[in-house]
Amino acid sequence: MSRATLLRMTFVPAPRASVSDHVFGQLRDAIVAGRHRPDETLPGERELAAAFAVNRHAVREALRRLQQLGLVRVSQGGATRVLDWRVHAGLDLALSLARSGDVLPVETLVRDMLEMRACVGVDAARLCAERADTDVVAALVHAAEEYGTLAPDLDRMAEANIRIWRLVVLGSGNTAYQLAFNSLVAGTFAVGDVPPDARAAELLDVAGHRRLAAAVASGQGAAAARHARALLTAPVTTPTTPTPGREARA
Amino acid sequence: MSRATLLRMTFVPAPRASVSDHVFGQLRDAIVAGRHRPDETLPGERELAAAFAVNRHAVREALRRLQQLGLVRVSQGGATRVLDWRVHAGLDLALSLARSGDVLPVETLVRDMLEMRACVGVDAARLCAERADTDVVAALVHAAEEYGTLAPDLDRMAEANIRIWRLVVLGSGNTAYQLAFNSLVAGTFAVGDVPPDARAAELLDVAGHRRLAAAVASGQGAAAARHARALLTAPVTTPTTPTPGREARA
DNA sequence: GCACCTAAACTGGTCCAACCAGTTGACGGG
DNA sequence: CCCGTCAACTGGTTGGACCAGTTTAGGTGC
Repeated sequence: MSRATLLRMTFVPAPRASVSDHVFGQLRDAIVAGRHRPDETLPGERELAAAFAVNRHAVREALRRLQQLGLVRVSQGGATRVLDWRVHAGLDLALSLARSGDVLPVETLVRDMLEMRACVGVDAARLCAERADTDVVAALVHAAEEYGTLAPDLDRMAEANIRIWRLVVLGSGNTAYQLAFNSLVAGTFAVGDVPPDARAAELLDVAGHRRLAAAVASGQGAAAARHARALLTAPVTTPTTPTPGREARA
Repeated sequence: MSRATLLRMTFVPAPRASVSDHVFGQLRDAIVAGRHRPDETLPGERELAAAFAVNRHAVREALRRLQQLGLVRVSQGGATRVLDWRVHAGLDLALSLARSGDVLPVETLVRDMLEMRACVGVDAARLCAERADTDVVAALVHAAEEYGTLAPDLDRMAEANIRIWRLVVLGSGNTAYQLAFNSLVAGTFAVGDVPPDARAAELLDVAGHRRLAAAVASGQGAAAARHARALLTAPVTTPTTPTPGREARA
């Protein structure tokens, strides 16, 4: 473990958020928390700039990002309106929410993401077995073998685990799965390494991962799905005890 | 049908994309299409501004959106680097891709999104049956009843269908499912109303939707999942013949 | 009195020009 | 050869001006 990593366990990197990041975060939290109701008109850009004591351009950049996230709808000439994020926001909002902390209860959010990971992972495993490239299959088998060598080191196993599943979703040939997987990985990552104890059983099941890889390699979709389910549903059924909620990362 | 709607079947609304929208779209397509490789440094903001013949602020707004989407990583002082969207982009990119048209093969993208819809929808139905609020259940039952009255009008049925599934994911209590559902709906919407023929069987199966609602209402998770699967997997197994690809919408 | 049309007062969109704040790399002294 | 220094990048921020739509209040005609 590097000296920097060691230190990071004690200290927290200084949050160097840019001005527009700050505005973005404030507005996002205000909207998600419901302090701005859907269909409500947001204050004008000039007014917001004055309120945040920043230049109007910074506000505009923040608003663009909110628009990209599906939290607001801006229209030239008319006012900027707040959208109902439960209807218009995409999965990327989950990442943003996880970063921001306690706007939404973190433990529920983690449970939801793990649930979705299980759901998508199982189907991705099935598809991967059915239509994966030989290169991807080879890489997966190799990754599963290497996975065992990391044996008791949970941190490194977690990383290797992500590599394995990334190969699975890649092999599934489903771009939507791949993108959703990215959202989920980034989300659980941002929330602070998930409950390690709840996932320990899953991570330490080296044989289970090998079985999954073998099933994919032999093209047995149903078996692959079964092994994937065995690995992924454990942390969901086991009630999670979330970590204190570490600070967000870059 | 309104006169405007009638006309829209012949003509296409003039694309009034803002300057930064234009820059955003160009850069996004260039990155997704691979014209800018991952880890490559993007030209400087001033240079891009000159190339697009726009102001630097417009470029900055576009870059912010790209960053939000996970396509680039910008760092003060250093250059803006292109990220591997297959690793760093979230599900929201699917929407953006669908809008932009033929950067990625549209038919594959639609298939992927339908596949994911099936996967998530089935599990959401199960969870909805297990832990849905009584209000949501009532609304779902009502929506399923109303659904039948729209009988042969596929357009209105498609809308009502979205309402039904929105209630299901809402009732599942899983925020991630809800957000992913939004991404998928917006994505398939943007690509131009999906293949109507492939979904016709699903949409016209009024009894199937009623069965789903009934299973949810009686709290039978397994049955709800089964009925959901029956509804959702049909369009996936049936090869899709995508529509010519209508223009993107606002 | 009511419907309509115009115009001023909003809104966001774009541009210019300057300067601040980090990063990078080349250059020169140790 | 290594290392500190500084100049030349990079993105970040600011101010102000003006353009381009939308909204609304007010006036005009019926």
